Amino acid sequence: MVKRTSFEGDSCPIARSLEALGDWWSFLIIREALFGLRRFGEFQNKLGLAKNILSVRLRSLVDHGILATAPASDGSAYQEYVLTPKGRGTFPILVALRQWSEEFDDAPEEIATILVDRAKGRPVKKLEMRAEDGRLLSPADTMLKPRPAPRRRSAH
Amino acid sequence: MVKRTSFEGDSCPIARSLEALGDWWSFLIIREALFGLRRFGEFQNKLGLAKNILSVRLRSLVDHGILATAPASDGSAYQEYVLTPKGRGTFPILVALRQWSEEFDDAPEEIATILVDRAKGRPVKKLEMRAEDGRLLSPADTMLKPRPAPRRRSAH
DNA sequence: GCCGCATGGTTTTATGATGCAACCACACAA
DNA sequence: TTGTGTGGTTGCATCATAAAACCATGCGGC
Repeated sequence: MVKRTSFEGDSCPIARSLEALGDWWSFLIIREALFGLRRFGEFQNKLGLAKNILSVRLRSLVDHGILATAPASDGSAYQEYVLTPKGRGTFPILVALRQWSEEFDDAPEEIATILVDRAKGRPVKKLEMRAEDGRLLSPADTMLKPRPAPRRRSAH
Repeated sequence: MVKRTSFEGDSCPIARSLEALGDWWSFLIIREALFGLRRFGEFQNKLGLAKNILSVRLRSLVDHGILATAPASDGSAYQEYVLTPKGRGTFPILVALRQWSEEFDDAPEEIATILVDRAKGRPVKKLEMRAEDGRLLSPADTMLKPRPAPRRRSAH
């Protein structure tokens, strides 16, 4: 099978999320959806991708529970694509990607927008990794542990 | 040109980071690198991807300044691939992806590992978005602002 | 009631990327 | 010098991607 090596059965959560989010376009579609776009044509105009690709990506995102199709809303007989909670949950990922660019991009002057706190107009703080008790953690302060065996509720 | 739509000139920082990080394999290579893998063969064994693909991905990551080639280290005449600071800076992105899976995956019981605080062995806290003054922000509390005009240092 | 146009897709087709397998190059050991 | 392990590159079949053409539906004008 040459098929782009699906990670569906993979036990790594990173691989699993990448499997669901798919590719570049999916990220950008989600980005636009977070900004309020909902219609096929809106996505197409904003992103400038081919309609067939958009069609496939939207379907994939719907299949993965990231978007849902809503019947209408403005009376037209067409569908809208709205984010599910799972879809909205990707926000930190996009913020992390954005902040990484802002910090490390070779040509930061080409970055057009900054994410700010709506109330104050000031940039949001860098995402930080913290322990349960609030201690700031660096990568070296963390490790992977096997997931504890699932405590099955109906096993007596 | 069919060429997989490069986002190189794009002004969106999310597109820019995706351009650099490339694809699934790149993420997974970085994941392994964060765990200490450095040698071609190590990556190949762990990830099980074709050597030519690995070769291309490693080169791309080096080109983007995420990995650097180090001359040796264990005496062998070959290279090692080590993360640059820019590469280590991707850690929050991977954590965000991981946490998204942990929270929303349809089959969370298939996830094999959890990321824990090394000191306490407890799971790390969910990444939070905060304002400069520490207020917790939801997506709706944020907005995009055009980047302020770059104050060019040498313009008189 | 039919023309034209906008929206929302699907089909067609070419090219490019992917991945398996085979091959090459080098170091080192027997 | 032959063998073995590491670190790749090359060849080639196949799949996915994307541009463009095409189809279908709704709607306003007339």
